[in-house]
Amino acid sequence: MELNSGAPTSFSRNQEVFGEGEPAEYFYRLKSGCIRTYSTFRDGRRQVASFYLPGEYFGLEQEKIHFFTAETVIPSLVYVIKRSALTKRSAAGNKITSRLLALTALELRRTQRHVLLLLKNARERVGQFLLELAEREHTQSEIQLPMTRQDIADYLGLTIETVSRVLMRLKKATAISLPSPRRVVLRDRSLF
Amino acid sequence: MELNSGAPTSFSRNQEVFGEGEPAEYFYRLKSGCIRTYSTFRDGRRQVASFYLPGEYFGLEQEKIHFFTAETVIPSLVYVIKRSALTKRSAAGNKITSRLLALTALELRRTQRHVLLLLKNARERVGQFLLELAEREHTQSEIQLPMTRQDIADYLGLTIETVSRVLMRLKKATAISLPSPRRVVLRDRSLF
DNA sequence: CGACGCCTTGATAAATGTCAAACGTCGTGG
DNA sequence: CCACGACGTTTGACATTTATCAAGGCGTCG
Repeated sequence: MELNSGAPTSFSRNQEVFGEGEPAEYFYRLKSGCIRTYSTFRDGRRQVASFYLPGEYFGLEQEKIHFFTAETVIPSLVYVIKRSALTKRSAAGNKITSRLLALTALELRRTQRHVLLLLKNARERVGQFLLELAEREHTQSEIQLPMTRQDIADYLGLTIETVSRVLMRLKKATAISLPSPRRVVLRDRSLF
Repeated sequence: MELNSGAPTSFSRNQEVFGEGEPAEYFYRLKSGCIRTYSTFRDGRRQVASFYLPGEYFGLEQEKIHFFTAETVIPSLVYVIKRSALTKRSAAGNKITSRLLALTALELRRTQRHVLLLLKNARERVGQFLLELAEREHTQSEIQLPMTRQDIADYLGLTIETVSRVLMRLKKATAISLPSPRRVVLRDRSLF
């Protein structure tokens, strides 16, 4: 069961879909493109909480306001779903609540994996990031990276230089090849 | 609405409540004591995912098996709630699903805050940990630490030595005082 | 009172961050 | 189709933070 209906909304690159602290009146489902959610600290550092790929839901809040900001990484099409349309007490209400519970539990599991990732060293973080992306893009070995090194760094809790160095080291070790900075071919996963 | 009913089960210190990979047939609610959930890496490192205090729910899984291990930190009383008793399709089913959704969303929000915490430096991690614990223990200024330095370190992604050093530095800066290693008095939160 | 577990402290090492500069890539316009 | 420019990425030298290893102290509970 998918919750979206109607026409998707179009967003250009780096455009805000919703902002931290704004009222959370909608849920969202990505049709195409890529989304990042993040939070910014007082000192300007940014933590990317998640990336979302086509087919995935984001902005699922039970609270009244958004905890993160959501932006497009590249031009994207987004289904916008009114929360109030889903909370009706009806025969369908139970089913929809169950669906929301399943989606929230999925988000929780992903966030738990993210916590585990942040404990590891730089090589493991980058390696697991690539593996996860490959799985979610449904590709065997070649990954398209929609996001910049800065986005990846802010997701993994590293600096852009460290991310770059790890990728270059993985390349030298023939674990991956980099036809271009935004394309990664996984060659030997045992070296991650 | 609370989901537990009947008598709580008693657990001694460092006793396992459920194990990673085991079938998730129950939900749990802590009556007294303290629980930690964690996962262990191949190399033996341990990541503590969460601590739970009296009144809080844990082990809420939608999947069939547990993702983490749960253990008591100190002797504890735990309400054990059969999942299958909650999933009945009934008039109450809708309410219970809504309650589970709210609890799962709360767990997600805590995990998201944990991710943000892991990006900060050692002082900020320890400081925020103390503040959060004070809030959850419903105390103004004096915190009881049920857990060891090792538990705290494994939760914050630090070593036991670093946690100890940060606490000593906070003490020297009069941000806190330590009547004993397991009791912390918050004296000046602006110094965190 | 003694012993064990837990915590603190110190010296040194390793990983990652910071700062700076050069290099590539890709899109744009001539 | 080629040249240019901007943005993004890579690379290097050095600084900082935290981990590691080792030893000593102190609390708590028999």
